[in-house]
Amino acid sequence: MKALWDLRDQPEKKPRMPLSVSAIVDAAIAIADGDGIEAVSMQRIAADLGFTKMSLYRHVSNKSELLSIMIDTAVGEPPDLSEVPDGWRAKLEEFVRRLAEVWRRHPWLPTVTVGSRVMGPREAGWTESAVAALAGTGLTGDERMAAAFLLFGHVRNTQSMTTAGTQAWSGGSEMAELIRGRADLFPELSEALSGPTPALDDNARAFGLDRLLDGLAALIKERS
Amino acid sequence: MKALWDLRDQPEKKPRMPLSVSAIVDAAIAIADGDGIEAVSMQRIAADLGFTKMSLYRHVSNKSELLSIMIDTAVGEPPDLSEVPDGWRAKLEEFVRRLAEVWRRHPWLPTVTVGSRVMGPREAGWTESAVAALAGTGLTGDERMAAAFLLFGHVRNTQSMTTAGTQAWSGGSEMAELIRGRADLFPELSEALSGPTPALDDNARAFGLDRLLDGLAALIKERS
DNA sequence: GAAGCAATGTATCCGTCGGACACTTGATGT
DNA sequence: ACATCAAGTGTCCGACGGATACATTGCTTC
Repeated sequence: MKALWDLRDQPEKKPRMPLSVSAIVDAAIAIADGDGIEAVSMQRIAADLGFTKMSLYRHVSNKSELLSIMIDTAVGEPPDLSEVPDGWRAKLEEFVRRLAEVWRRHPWLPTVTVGSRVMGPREAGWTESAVAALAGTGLTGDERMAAAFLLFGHVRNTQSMTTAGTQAWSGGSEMAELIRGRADLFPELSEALSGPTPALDDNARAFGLDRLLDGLAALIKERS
Repeated sequence: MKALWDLRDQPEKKPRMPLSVSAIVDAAIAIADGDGIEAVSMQRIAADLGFTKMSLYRHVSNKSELLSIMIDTAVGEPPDLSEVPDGWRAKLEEFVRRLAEVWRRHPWLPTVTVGSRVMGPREAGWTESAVAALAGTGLTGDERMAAAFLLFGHVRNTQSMTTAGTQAWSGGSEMAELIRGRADLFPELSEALSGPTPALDDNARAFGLDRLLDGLAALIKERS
């Protein structure tokens, strides 16, 4: 029957690449970047690649392993801050800039890199970069680690603000209206919202980072 | 047939309470507290209450609405910080203590209160409390809001550390071993980990808060 | 070149999830 | 006594992650 019309080789010969871990991971990252991490399912990845769902399991053992590889692939190479001049503060500002840039490209990263996990080597490399930027400041190892986590956390928080939008608060948003409508319950909040500045996101990001680095600077000065 | 053996009334007469929104929400919160937010399913809630899954939809329109109510119920009443003496810093420290306590009782709260949502009135009340604590400091409304978000973020970050464990880093953990095993790649990190202090969690929490409040203090002092 | 075999991909099944919809049941007002 | 109607039930659906058994392919070894 198939031979009858000689349709055998032509439609069968889709010259598809053999499946590979990196192809799977790249496809998964593309889906997460475009449609959010919750859109990443084994079926969706397989469909995008032109394979069946279970073929993926020949290359990754389960979805959480795939997610780990996705993370360590998406974070990319850690930044080299040794070339940034002007001391720890400039280095850390550059670190935050780079981290925010990567997380902006992959908005699912900050929400997925919480909790108890075994980090991949690249992710650990980012921590190494931040801790290294604080070498020679007189801070202890613990303090440098804590400062690094503080920076990660700050970027994570401000990122989820811009990505998913705690701009819910800014300007004429629904939240702002609700608050102003109940000014009796939220006197300070509605007064704060009535100010002239509408864009909360970038302000909050810069404000938080400045406060944080100021606090670090105070401690470092105290130590020297 | 049922009448045949007269089994009708006895097993039927479970004197169960009628279903209500608050009963559903309480059951859902109990499940989330005990088995994690991912264990909360409509079927599980219904089973715990002795009803069928679909009966829940008579009281809540869908799961995400239920989640919203769960959040605003679990956060509880916002703290009244007006009785805390000694100015903004003590107030904010108390605020963080209270928030951390609530989030410790409901470990799923910090992970679920991210992203774009319409807050409930109690959740907004917490923000009001923090903003109110900064009244009279000379900060603008925007700055007070940003500071409040900074505090929320800090608690969220440190909470997910203790709950899910970025104690992955501390002491003889798997991460610490991996890092020390590749000291060539992570020189600063492995040096920082070789210090005498094992317990990173509480240290990091207090360290971060102190830095943050120091940074705020510097700005407030500059304004006055 | 033919036979055998291991690797790779496929088809099918399972249990669980959120949710739609039509049904029964018991209380109530007239 | 009867119609109404809200509350709860049973059944179905598609999508999900994952297990298992089967088909296919290409490479090695006589």
